[in-house]
Amino acid sequence: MGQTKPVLNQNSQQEDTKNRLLDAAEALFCENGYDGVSVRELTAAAECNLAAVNYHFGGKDKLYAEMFRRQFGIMIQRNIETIDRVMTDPGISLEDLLRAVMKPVMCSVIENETGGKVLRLLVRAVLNQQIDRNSFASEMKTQLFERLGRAILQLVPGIDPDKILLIVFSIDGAILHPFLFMDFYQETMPNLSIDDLLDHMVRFVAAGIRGYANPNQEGG
Amino acid sequence: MGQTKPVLNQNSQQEDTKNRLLDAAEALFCENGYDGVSVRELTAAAECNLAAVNYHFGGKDKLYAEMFRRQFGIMIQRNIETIDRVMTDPGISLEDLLRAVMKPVMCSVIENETGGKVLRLLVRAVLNQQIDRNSFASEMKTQLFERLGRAILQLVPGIDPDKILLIVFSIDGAILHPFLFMDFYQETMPNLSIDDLLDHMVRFVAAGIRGYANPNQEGG
DNA sequence: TAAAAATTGAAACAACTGTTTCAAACAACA
DNA sequence: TGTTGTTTGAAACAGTTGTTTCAATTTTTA
Repeated sequence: MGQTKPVLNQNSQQEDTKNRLLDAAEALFCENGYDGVSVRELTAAAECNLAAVNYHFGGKDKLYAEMFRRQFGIMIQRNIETIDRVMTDPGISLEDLLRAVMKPVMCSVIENETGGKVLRLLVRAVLNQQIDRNSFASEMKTQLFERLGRAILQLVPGIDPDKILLIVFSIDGAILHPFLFMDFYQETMPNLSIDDLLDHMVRFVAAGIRGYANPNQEGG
Repeated sequence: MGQTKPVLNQNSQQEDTKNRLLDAAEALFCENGYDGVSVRELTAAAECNLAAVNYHFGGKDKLYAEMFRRQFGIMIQRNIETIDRVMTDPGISLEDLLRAVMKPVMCSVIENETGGKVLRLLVRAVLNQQIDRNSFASEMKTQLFERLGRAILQLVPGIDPDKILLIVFSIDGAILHPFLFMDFYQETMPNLSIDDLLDHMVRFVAAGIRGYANPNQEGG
């Protein structure tokens, strides 16, 4: 308990290797996928020994999952905070809420942020059944969906609460599509700006929601 | 050229092994992914020799691609025919078109059809960058998108043609989300029927499109 | 400083990978 | 029926995989 002693030395040293491995995992897995990266590549990038992955994480798969837990937790938390913050403003519109939720996600992929890349990899991992159902990802996402659903019910009167989950899923779909296939978007629409895209997304989804609130607008 | 000779014997014999391999590929790859299936498992399931994959297809990756080409071609063709058929009816509505396009896709996943499973795997493969951009898949999809865009412009007057691609992408997103995450849908909404889901999708997307046609419905 | 614990390093392990080889079996054709 | 070309079979190849081992080192505790 000496006062001058830099007590963090031990922890920072061991945490350093773990974090270097997590950083390497983010960079390499996002680029080449789980099977496209070997433990040897990971440890080389992290400048540590081959055995470190098993020593610190207990295996390649555990490191993979830990990488998701770290990044996904941050992103969901940010999303929830965004909704809470926006909803304190009494004069807020549905469009404002949608844009606030959509913008950071779109920006993360346009600007090639780590969070965006990991989230994209997470979707791949879910589809590839590499991370199990009912895991942290599912729980976190459910929590976010509930929060978003409540906000929409609050902003748009006349929506059947029984349908709110479907609506939130559709919003998720509207976000996920450009998020996952941004390359394709930019390839087929080279002049598309991020604001143009957001304008479209907000407009399309808002109309979809509002159409739900006012049932008889046009006969199907 | 004897009249009674069954001349197809040779061809059917060799095509048989190829088809057995393609069938095994569909079953196994869809279940476990590309890296999750070894050539030995494939040839065991197809009841042929280990070398057959390389002999008939030129490698594991070529078999993988060939499997997609066979199924995806069929599905896109069906989709295009559906649009063409529906659009010959002069009294058709936007909702009818959307439902006609969406229904077979949703049914394919609900009823666990091979086509649906392969299409789902194709999305995974695209995200995993296992099949190259500008391949058959991209061309086919572009063709379908153009057809769908023209149909919508025809059915809904007042849409800016410059925005039609974005709208079609959003429709694709609305379809892809339940298509990819049907497990999650059914888990969180156990009572959801296929018709309820289709009703929602059609309603949500149609409202999104119509909102585009009538810009000033609510101040954003 | 001495003992104990945590971490690293280099090597080996055991299993599996996709592909190639080449002789044997098969088909079709003359 | 003999010849030719195609398809199969069993084995081997060359390489990579994730993980383990255990001694050497470093760090922490007493």
